Amino acid sequence: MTSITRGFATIQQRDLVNQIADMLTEALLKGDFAPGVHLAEAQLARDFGVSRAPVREAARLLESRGMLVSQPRRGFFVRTFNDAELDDVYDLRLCLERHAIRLLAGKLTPDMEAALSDQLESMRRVARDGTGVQQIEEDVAFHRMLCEFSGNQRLVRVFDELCHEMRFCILLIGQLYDDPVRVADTHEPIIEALRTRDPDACEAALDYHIGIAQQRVVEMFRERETS
Amino acid sequence: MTSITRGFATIQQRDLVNQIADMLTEALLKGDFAPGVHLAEAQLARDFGVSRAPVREAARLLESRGMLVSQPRRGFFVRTFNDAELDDVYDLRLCLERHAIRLLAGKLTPDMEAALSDQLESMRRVARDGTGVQQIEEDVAFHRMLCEFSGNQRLVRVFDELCHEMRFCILLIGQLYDDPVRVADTHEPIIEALRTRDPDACEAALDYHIGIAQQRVVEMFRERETS
DNA sequence: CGACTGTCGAGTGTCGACAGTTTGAGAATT
DNA sequence: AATTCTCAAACTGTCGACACTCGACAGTCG
Repeated sequence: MTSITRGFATIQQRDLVNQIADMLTEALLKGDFAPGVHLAEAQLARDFGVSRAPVREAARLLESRGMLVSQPRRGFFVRTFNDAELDDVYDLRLCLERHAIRLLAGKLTPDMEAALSDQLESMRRVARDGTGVQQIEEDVAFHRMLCEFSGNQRLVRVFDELCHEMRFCILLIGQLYDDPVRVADTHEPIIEALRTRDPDACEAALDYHIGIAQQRVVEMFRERETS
Repeated sequence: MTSITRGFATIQQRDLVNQIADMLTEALLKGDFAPGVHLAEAQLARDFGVSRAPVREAARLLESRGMLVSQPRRGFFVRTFNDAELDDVYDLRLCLERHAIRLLAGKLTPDMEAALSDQLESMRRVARDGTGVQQIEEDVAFHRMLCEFSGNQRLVRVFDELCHEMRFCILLIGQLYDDPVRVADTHEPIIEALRTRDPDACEAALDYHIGIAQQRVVEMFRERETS
């Protein structure tokens, strides 16, 4: 458990694996590695100034999150997406959130409602003067809250996994929101529907919202792919 | 990377990690390790006659499947379940399969219908003269087929993860089906509903079926827990 | 000219070792 | 007797090294 200084970052005590995983994730989301490219363990280990063991474990972690894939005896590669896979991810996300919001509709407390409103407010704030990454994070946080408040922790875990993949796709596309304020506003109807406590109304509001998001992402993804 | 033994038969091309993971899985499902118990890497490595490295990786794999949990600097422990977690798993499973069967209702082909019927037949066969484990596997295979035929591969992946956890719970309970033939028969209405191609009818049939299964598992789990 | 074979470098799979941490039992103290 | 302290054993995190495999390239033979 040595402390290593290399370049900018000072890696210390806390589990190397998680730190490496975080750094790799960041690098992937920044687009430092092209999709499909091979990640050599030894090279990464040199870059991070550590041995191959923690790099391997970090890579396995990212593999379980669907950001890397591995082939026996060949190592790790940056995950690639195609249209169908992206569709699957959004379809599954819709499935989860629908279920979550229906559960939530039956148990919404004033606290939850307030938390969601607060989150919407944060979203509007960064929509005005935040970075693209911040906007996405606030957006994700709102939807994650829906899942959390549903009460099903297992569902939240799957949602988180999907989020990793969605972020990956989205930042692979580049700029997403041309009008972030308007995007933030489209979350308002969801909160309103929840206030009615009517599961069907909630589902409809959610469907509409996610439908737009999906359409936009898939469309931009296709454009990028054919270029 | 060892042993190319025994003529042509066993070329151990597959790496140690997967083999160890399989063996560990089997041991866990056989109940060789009590829930919550600590798994020492070095001990396992000695037992398997390998070094700690592949054992660690296998353990990480099982962790990502939800069968083990890890604590920093303390190692791996056999996953424990409580009522709430079991409820969450079944709730999520229902959510996935509902979605899958609705998708499937709109695209069912004769081939798919035949495959499902065949699977039901297998289920009935092992219900008469198969082991408990076989019965569970055939049952799972039927439901997995529903997910596969939905066309969403990502959904299948999550379903598989959930299955690992359900198997774990079920075999932790012990005997599950008191009348396996009757259990197999309860899948018939699902196929019939699919034939009508009506999503609502399909969902209803599925809800009924899974509801019974869940009720039974949860009930037995609670009994066992209080004993 | 094309197909096959041998060789070489790069990279993964696995191992044994070391260092720091956690745990639990027993000694020491209140 | 209960509690705290001490310390050694057991264990995890990390490292560097070696063996084996895969793919590329060049040379050989038809």
